[in-house]
Amino acid sequence: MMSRASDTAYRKIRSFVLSGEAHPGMQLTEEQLAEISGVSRTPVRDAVQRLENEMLLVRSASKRLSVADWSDDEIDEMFTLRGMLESHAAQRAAQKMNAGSLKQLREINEALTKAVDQTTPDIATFLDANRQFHDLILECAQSPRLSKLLPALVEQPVVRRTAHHYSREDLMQSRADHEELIAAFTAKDQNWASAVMTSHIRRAFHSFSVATKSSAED
Amino acid sequence: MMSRASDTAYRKIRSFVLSGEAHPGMQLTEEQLAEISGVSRTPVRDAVQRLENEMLLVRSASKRLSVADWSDDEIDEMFTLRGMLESHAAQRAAQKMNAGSLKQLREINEALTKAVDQTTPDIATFLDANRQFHDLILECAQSPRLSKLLPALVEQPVVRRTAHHYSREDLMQSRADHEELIAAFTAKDQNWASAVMTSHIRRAFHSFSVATKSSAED
DNA sequence: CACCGTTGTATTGTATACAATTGTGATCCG
DNA sequence: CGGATCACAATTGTATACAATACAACGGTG
Repeated sequence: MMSRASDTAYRKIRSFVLSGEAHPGMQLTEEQLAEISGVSRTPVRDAVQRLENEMLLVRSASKRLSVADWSDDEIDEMFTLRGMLESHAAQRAAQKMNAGSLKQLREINEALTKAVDQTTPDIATFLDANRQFHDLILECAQSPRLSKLLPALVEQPVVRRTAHHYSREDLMQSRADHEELIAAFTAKDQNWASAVMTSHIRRAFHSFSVATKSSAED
Repeated sequence: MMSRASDTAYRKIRSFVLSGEAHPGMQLTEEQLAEISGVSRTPVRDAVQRLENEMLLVRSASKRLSVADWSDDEIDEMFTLRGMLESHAAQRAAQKMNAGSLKQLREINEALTKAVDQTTPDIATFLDANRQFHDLILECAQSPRLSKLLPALVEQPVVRRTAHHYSREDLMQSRADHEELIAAFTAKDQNWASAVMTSHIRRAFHSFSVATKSSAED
């Protein structure tokens, strides 16, 4: 269990950044964040260091804090790295997967399907189920190191902003990818699992690209 | 530049761990580390969080600190991940490499050659030049995210302990790998660079495996 | 004698005060 | 008017005191 204050600070600051309330490049002070979080600067500094690792916050040469502002190249790179690591996780998971986890994966993807399979898709539920699905795979990969590395590749900031741009087709395709992943896991086929994951992540990137491009045209 | 106290704490604790003075699994307290570092607990906690990211230190469920103790599987996994990420770095570097950096790489590998090319190889100099070589490639890859990720895959703890086991052949092969990397960079051949890096890292792993295995037999 | 709570102690977590550093703006001189 | 310099304001860094939590030893009770 995380320490109370430093954890709430982490969550509050994180949602402050991800909600878009804080725009990229915006300067911050530790004291500001302490007020927002309702705790003192000590746990805030703890939380800030974590967020620096996720590169949601950056420190200038003179230690000033600001909200990260990613270039197109950096976003591409993030998806690439995430693709590499998640594929590797899928590969390991395929090897170590057991019946219980497999069952859980199916249940999660059923929930995800329900969220998508309505007249107006429930994006929040979709995103949550999607995260659960990937987290469970990561857990099955049984690699503490991967588990440490992957959270530093947060796609949330871009995903959250663009999720409502996703077409129903994109969401259905995600669902289908997950189904195929489950099939690969069932067959314990590492290469299959890895390949599906690679295209799954890469597709997400292109959906994102199209979404931002079109929103830029607004 | 990092803050003075928290940085010295980081370096002192790190070397305390890497020197082997602190054996794997050993329990630590923040106060102990504060004494060792000669600073108060506040900057120590800063340093500890960094070292946790590098997984040199771990916290139990109840926040107790201890020196990490890696299983064989985890070490294998670390080399695998490092291989993936460094290959990717090499690929990007091949694309973005310029004449100045190439010249530097050649110079570094000359220094490395000198260190190896004597009756009794100078391991310390070799390791230092080797690190410089890889760091420069990482810099040329121009990916802040990779630069953030790779330090979390420290091979130092195992390398330092086993470096003196490395045979002259291993060292010469490393030198040759670097030469081939330079050739790939000169040709701006991304696939070549990436492939050479993959085998370079993987070879290092097997040299390490053999070295530890034989030292276990002592 | 085993088991479970209770109390005391060790350790980590948080707040606050202060030190060091950095940014800023006014003033003085050229 | 332009630029350097100094003073002060804002911000980050560190130490210390205290609060909360986890651990261990002890003693009671079934």
